[in-house]
Amino acid sequence: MKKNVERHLTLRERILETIRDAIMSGALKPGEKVAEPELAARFGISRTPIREAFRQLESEGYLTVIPRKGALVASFSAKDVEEFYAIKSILEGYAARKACSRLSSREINKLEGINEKLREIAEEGDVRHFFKVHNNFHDLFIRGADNEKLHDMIEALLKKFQRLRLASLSKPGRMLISVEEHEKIIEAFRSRDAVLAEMLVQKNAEYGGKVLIEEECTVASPNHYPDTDL
Amino acid sequence: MKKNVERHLTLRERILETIRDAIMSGALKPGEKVAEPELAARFGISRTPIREAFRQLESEGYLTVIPRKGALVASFSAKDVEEFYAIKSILEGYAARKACSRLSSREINKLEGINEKLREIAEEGDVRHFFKVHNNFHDLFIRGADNEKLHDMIEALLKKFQRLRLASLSKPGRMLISVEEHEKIIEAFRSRDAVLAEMLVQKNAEYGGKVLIEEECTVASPNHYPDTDL
DNA sequence: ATCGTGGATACTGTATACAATACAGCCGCA
DNA sequence: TGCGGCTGTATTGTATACAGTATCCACGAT
Repeated sequence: MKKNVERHLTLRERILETIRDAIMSGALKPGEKVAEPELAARFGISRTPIREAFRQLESEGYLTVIPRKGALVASFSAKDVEEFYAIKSILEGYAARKACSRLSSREINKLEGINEKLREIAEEGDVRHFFKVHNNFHDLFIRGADNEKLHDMIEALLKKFQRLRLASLSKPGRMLISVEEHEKIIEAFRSRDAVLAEMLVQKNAEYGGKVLIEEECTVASPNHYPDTDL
Repeated sequence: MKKNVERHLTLRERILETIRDAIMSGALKPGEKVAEPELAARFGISRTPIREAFRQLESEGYLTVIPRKGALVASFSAKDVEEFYAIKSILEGYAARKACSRLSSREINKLEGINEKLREIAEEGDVRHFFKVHNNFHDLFIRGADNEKLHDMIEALLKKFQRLRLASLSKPGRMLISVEEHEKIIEAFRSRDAVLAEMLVQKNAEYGGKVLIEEECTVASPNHYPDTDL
């Protein structure tokens, strides 16, 4: 049945995912040129679906297209990183504030459960797994703000900077710190302290950014993680 | 020489603007179907550039594309409006807070000048002109936050909901109220009171939304469709 | 040797042709 | 009369062909 759904996926949609994943995973490196004929040949399809995917990737900020020259994988500067974390901080902070009064205690318990799991994973040291579950944690309370547009915006933003966030979490000790911070956030949710929750989430985001900006050079270099679908 | 630059605009880019304008101006109404062959015939070009523009418009949220069925002009629900103004409020508020310490007194004077002009236009009652200059006002202090990504996000958001904001400003008395609020915001900038500036800008945005939502629920739904076409 | 010019090449931009699918309308049947 | 299936048409999805332009390299002039 799932196959049926896949049958209805257009080539463009599949290629879009493929290229986006390649960019996020680092298989396509920032600044690198992406040529249509090459991709077309590689995937055994025509240029048409690829071109259409390019347009979408351009809008999403993954590609920089120069007319009559071609497409380059977008690369971030230190300022981009700074700006990204600033925005993430405000948006997630707001989501936390709103969610504070809306989350059911069952949902808060679920957050607690996720964080328990995160602690285990952190001790094992599996960054990629941690990252995945970590995203579930944030997703849960962001949905709690009951603002779909906000959720989509944050999701798109995070996706685009996925590699950066992974790098941030990879810093030694970062995972456990994250777990501790989550603990405090959950506590704030439980006591329905919206202002505190907002503040904690903001600090959490800012800290993630600060860690990265200090080691700006590592950020710029292509990552060395194997390709998997996160 | 300017001609040269224009010659380098691709068909896709021009069509993109054209369709986007048509949607924003209401020439293409929310929910309406947009057929590729029709547009191709109307503009005397092939479907290719149109399809590519569609992909971009889809990413930007102007179109809803259903595979193998076609493209519909996106329409907003009451919840969309609510969510939009909530996000606008946080982002602009943050921008104001940041801008507060960065704006030069010359820039603050410029804001004052723009607001003077707005007062004149408000008294004349030219809503569209007011809207244009009004945008300059906001643009100026948002740039003052020195966060380009934030600026781009706000700009994209505002553009998408342009018609709504125009409707909001068209409410009787709204323009003058806006001028008064700007006055207070300028005052906050002058005294470098970041918290106040943030609060005022947030209230300003929220008020703009409230005006619309009230109208929408009471007046503007003779057709009780969930989606309004404002 | 360096710079400029010219052409070859490869890529992007656009048009058109073809394939697959959705939809409407019609016909036949109960 | 109402329902179901079929067929024709229109529209979307994909491939291919063609045109225009940028890039690279070789060659010749200064």
